[in-house]
Amino acid sequence: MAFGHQKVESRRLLLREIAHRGPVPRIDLAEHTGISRATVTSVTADLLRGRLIEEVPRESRNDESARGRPRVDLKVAGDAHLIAGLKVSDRSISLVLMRFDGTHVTDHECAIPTGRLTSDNLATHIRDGLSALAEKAGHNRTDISGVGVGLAGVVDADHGLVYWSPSLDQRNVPFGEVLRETLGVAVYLDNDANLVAMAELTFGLGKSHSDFIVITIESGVGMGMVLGGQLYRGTRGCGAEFGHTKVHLDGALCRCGQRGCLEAYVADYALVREASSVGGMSLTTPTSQAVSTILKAAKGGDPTARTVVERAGKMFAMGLANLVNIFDPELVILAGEQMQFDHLYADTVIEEMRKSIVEIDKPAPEVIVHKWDNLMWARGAAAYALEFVQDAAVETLEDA
Amino acid sequence: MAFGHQKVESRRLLLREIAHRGPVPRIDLAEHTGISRATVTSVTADLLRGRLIEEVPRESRNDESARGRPRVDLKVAGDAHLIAGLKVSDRSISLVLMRFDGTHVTDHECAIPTGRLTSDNLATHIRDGLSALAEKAGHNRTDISGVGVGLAGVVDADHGLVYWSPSLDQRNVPFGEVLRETLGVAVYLDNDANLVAMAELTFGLGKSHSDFIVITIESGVGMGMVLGGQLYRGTRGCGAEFGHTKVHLDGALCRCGQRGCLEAYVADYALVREASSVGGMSLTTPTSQAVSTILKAAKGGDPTARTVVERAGKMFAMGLANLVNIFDPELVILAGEQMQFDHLYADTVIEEMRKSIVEIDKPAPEVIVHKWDNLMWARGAAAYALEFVQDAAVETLEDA
DNA sequence: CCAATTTAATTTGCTTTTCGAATTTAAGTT
DNA sequence: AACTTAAATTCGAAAAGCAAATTAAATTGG
Repeated sequence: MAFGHQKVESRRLLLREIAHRGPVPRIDLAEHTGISRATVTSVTADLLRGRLIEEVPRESRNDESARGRPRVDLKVAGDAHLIAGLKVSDRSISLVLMRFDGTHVTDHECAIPTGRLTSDNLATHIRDGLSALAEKAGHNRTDISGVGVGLAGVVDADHGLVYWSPSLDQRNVPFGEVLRETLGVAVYLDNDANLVAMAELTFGLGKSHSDFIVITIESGVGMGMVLGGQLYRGTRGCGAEFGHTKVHLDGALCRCGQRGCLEAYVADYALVREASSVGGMSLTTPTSQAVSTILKAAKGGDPTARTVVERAGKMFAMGLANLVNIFDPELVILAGEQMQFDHLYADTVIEEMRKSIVEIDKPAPEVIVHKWDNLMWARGAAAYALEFVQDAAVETLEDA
Repeated sequence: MAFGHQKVESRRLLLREIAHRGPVPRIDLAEHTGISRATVTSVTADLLRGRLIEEVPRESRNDESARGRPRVDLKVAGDAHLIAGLKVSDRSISLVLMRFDGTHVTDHECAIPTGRLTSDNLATHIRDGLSALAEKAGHNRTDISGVGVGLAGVVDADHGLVYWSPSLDQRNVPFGEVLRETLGVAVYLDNDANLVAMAELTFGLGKSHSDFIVITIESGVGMGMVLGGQLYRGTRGCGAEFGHTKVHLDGALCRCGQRGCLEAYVADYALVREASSVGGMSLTTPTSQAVSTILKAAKGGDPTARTVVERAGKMFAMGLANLVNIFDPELVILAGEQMQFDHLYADTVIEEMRKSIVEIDKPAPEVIVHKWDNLMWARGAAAYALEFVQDAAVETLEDA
């Protein structure tokens, strides 16, 4: 907690503020950070000299009088660094390349063998994907200042340690280190659920909120928490296991081996399992198609399908209510790509949740459904890496 | 976020550090805070001048060589301020008076009418209790620098607002203000569950841990969270409602009006209700006695009693596992006074919990049972007030 | 069109705060 | 008594930030 890095500290603070607020004039920076105008001028001068930020002409805004010396907006200099983000999934790796200001450069997707891989093998695939990504934009892999990597499973982000992942054939792999060596670039590893929260924080609703929960439903149920404007990770790097929260004593069997997990009621495989076991529905198609079949049947009035879907919704509402009771967030974001799960997001579910939280004479937290494209994960990973690259850039900025 | 309060900031930081670490030599302060030795000398000189801290002779310790100039320990000056803490319960108010260094001065208990009171009425009772407390120690009520007040119910501590409490006859009472006016002393209001966490943080295991959860089981089930060395409150001031976490869809009726709350399975009234409704046990005695009857019967092998107690334990384990899955704390503290609930704390319950959390190759969080005396609440309230008094003392410290 | 006005940004000079290095202090050791 | 060790203090210098004054760039009004 050393003092004595004050200069670096104020540079970091202002760079973050500029990154967070987009183009912003100096006077607003002074206002929001509490730093005096004089200091803002001198610190931003340093950042400008280091080409981390740049002045941009201000388009006239109607909400302020146009008298007086016009404000000059500052923004992060896009060309200062390249940042990559990628997400390893079942059978492919999706990657994005972005500039230092978070703008999109290009993206890429490459197939990998399904099933568990050795860490070296996966690292090689990632390296090749990254090279292809860089090449697409006319760059070299080593031009990249930082790479964020998202992995399903249980990951200790601070130590780059993968406790367990469906993508790796071993437990407790120091995959961060492995990647660092294979890629020759700074690597920041994280759990994929946290990445969605990170994407939301950096590019989404984090612009206006500082305490929220992000729930994702894909094949599993994931969660990320933002408390006080930053991602919360547990002490062992494996918090936020919302999907394995228990909603029923000795309940349905989950693929994690335990019983009664929320995931065992609302995930795709759970819906299919239920619907077919009860009979009445024959589901031999792949999971994702089977889910739509069930949802359609439920809407069409099929009683079996309805029971299954309704119960999933109720369980989901219950889990959500528990979260709200414990955290009291200002906002809950339901984020996802596959809106085949929109039965869970239905207003009735949200209403059910509201009825299950402790009632006080203050409005319940807002619930927002946010649909993302399939690059969301990779962008979140890049956003995660971006923070580190920002900090590193500020630290290596030499004095005048 | 203003800079420009650096002096106050470093004074505050060092005072906190001294309070937290007990008697500590300057060189350790420099080490732990990252502030240079020179600055530590000058800032602690200010604190000494303001009589907020004092030097104490150091008893020789074996773990370090005795060569060189001996270290001089610093500790918080007990006589600098008086702080009171109190907890309003069903039929009484319990109060403690402590010095600025957290040492005990005296305590007091006074009866109040049972049932809901008007805020003015309750405030008057608190005033009288506080006067009696001060008198016991040969002081005047107005000698007290700050009073922490704990209330059951839903409380927004930051605004001194009571959304709802079993002690008050109205909802949404700005009870902090009311007390402030009635007592003529700075008042800091909080939810009683948070106070236990506060007591633990200040006087208990918080000395060695910075991320933990405290669960209390009395008549209800309460919870406090310490994240990053400080109490976490939700955004509406009503987080941590662990007792009303849902553990069963459409389950047992809770006194909050909803169904399936954890409390509806593990609280005293829930045990009694179950045991008598199933029949086989006639329980006409008051709740607390009835509970011991049930527990004894369960131990004696009575099947009805056993079912009831076992289910309570399972539900509790499930709720606990959910907390751990979500937060991943380093420590879970089960704190309480009435060890009549020790069936919930039993090793088998904790074992059950361990089996229900996500398994990784890292030890599960420690679970510690911590028995407190009945002044725990009041001491927590005082600890809460103490932080404010410390800050105020630092802020009003004039320069040399 | 130019002076007055308005607002933003910068410069200047000063204060506050902190630190590093040297020094002093208080012990033990030889 | 001289030397060693380690903590605490002193002192001068440097860093960082701020307030006030100044400069800059626009609009408005006469």
